[in-house]
Amino acid sequence: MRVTIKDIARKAGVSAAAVSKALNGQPDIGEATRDKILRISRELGYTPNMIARNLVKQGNKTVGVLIPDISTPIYPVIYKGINEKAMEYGYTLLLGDTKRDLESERKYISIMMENRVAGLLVGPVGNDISHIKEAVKNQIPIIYFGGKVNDTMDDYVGSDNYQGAMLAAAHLVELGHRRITMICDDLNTKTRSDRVKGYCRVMEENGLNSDVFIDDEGLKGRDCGRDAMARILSGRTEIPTAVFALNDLMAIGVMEALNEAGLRVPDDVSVIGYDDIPFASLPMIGLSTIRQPKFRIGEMAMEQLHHRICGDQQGEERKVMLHSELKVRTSTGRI
Amino acid sequence: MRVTIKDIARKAGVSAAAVSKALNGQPDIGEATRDKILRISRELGYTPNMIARNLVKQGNKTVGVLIPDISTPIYPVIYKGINEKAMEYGYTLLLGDTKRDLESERKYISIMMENRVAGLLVGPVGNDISHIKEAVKNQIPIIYFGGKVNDTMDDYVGSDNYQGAMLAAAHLVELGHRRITMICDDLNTKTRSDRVKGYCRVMEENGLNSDVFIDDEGLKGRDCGRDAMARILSGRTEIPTAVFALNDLMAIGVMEALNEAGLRVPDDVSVIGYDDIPFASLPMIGLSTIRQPKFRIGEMAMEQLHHRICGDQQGEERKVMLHSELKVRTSTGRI
DNA sequence: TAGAATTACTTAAACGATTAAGAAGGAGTC
DNA sequence: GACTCCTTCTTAATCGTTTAAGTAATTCTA
Repeated sequence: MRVTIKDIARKAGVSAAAVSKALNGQPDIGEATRDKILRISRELGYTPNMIARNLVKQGNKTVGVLIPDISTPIYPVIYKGINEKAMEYGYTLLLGDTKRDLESERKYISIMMENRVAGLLVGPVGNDISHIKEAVKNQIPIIYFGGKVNDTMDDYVGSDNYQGAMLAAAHLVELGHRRITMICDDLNTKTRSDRVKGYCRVMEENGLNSDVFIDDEGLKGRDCGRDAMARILSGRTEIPTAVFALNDLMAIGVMEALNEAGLRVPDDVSVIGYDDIPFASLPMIGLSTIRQPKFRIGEMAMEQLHHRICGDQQGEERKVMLHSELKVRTSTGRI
Repeated sequence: MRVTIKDIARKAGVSAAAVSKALNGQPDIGEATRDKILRISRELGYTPNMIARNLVKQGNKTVGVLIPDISTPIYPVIYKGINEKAMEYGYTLLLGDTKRDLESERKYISIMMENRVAGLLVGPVGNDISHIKEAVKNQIPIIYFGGKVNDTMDDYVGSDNYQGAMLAAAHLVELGHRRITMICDDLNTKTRSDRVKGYCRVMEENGLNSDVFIDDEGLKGRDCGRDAMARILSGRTEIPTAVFALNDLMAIGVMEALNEAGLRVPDDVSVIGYDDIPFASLPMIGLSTIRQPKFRIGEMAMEQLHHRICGDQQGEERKVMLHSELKVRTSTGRI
């Protein structure tokens, strides 16, 4: 079996309590005894049992992280931010990939509670978090993060989609564009509606007409972008000079449709996306886009959770929306 | 404070032992008492404390996972495979991102040991795993996985780079190519040398000359691929008709260099990569490549670890190399 | 109907730590 | 020399659970 403090105690001819004190550097232990205990513990290859310690200490330096899908461009980077701060504060992370499945999310929440995590970092699967609140019963703090955050969540860290979309729209306006179309799949999340609102705001401020094209054929990502752009090209007499796609994947689809129609980017039509997923930076794509502070979102979520766990800033909820930045590449140009 | 079995016992007028038995569905407890206990436990919102249970049961359904960098195209998918099987077998996952840093890896190993995980799934940072073996001292099973596996690792699951490279080379040969160059950064890992060996084997079998171009200027990924291709184009009188790049990022660099030189893919030169990272499938890139069974690697690693934890197949080490598959897209064509 | 067997519990020890309280011994104080 | 005060330990309780062993009451068996 694994070596325990009792084994050390026996070999050193002292009590287990003495060993515990020596190992934890407490004062009321003689120097000779301490050295002896430390030496023996090293000889025996002792590894403290956190489980047992946490049980008596009534605290667990573990936090649970729930992520909808770790195989996306966004979440791994957020996780790295969380990981970084967790390391710094001395937390260990329990990670669950909920596969965007509510049942999985439920299951993981209960696993985390059973494992007595000190707090929860949740990238929720959907907008409704009532089942989470119900299961956690305010026993431990929760910080929500990611794209599905909304105002029913007490504490959250996300990126400011309104501000980011304004950046994108303003960039196009500044390049001289007047007919700017925004392309969406649907408007069912706060993330999406915020992006649309940011776009509309800028259009309005500049005295331009908003033109939001919603393609709700049930298509997603690239397919949706391609379909939307194709419809616009075939169905209108006057096509936009710039397109703002809801996200990078859709932007790629838009570019494909434009290519297929013999139009050139950005000479004929400028295209901007949102998210800055890895391939956006490839020279042959060169997609201008909005970059969210993913790593920072993770860091801040973990920081905030740490504060909650320590009992700081009781009560006052904190909703953090981090600013995004504009990445200009080759897919946008002067008219 | 959180509700414990003692609280339930008090309210039900029975002993804590009775509660424990009722909750675990053990036989020697009366039906009426059981129902009462179950009802009260529900009323009080009891959540079992796994920590305490594991302490007495001397077993922990938690496994530690170490990953060099979760923000890559490969590891998140492997993690999802692990996650899937872990869920199935009832394990909870402790994940650490070691940031390809040996010191981090050390730190995480010791955290995992302190947390008494039942086993370890390690995607090692480097080829040398002596520090891991030393810290773990055979106290728990370890399965290694990912790109750095080698024969010093007792159990591992990886993908067969030799076989995958043969697939790539054979594809090019089949398309009629005779002058096929393989481009590498260096040969310092088993992964790389296996890929090169697979290529050489196919060339030899077909009576062709192997031509491995090593660009060891310290460049990585796309930059390295572009540099290598540029050197080949400027330094040789006879250029290859097909290029096999060590990985997709390098392949992208190769395609860029070809474009810059006014050569067309695949009409003038065919290009094939390795890894099938997400953007390889974009139509405007259409990179032919080798796809590793990433999800399956994760699943198998977790399966194998589960068997080890259960004490099956003692002794006999198991090294698993999964086959990869060829994805033909538009970057390769007949000569 | 006495003894055995069964049922339905309770008691108490254990898991591996921490820690409050107690105790032994030596040093310091007057 | 009697008192207190440190220093350096030990004892024992505790965290929340499980479980082997014990016990009382009931039922079965011959």
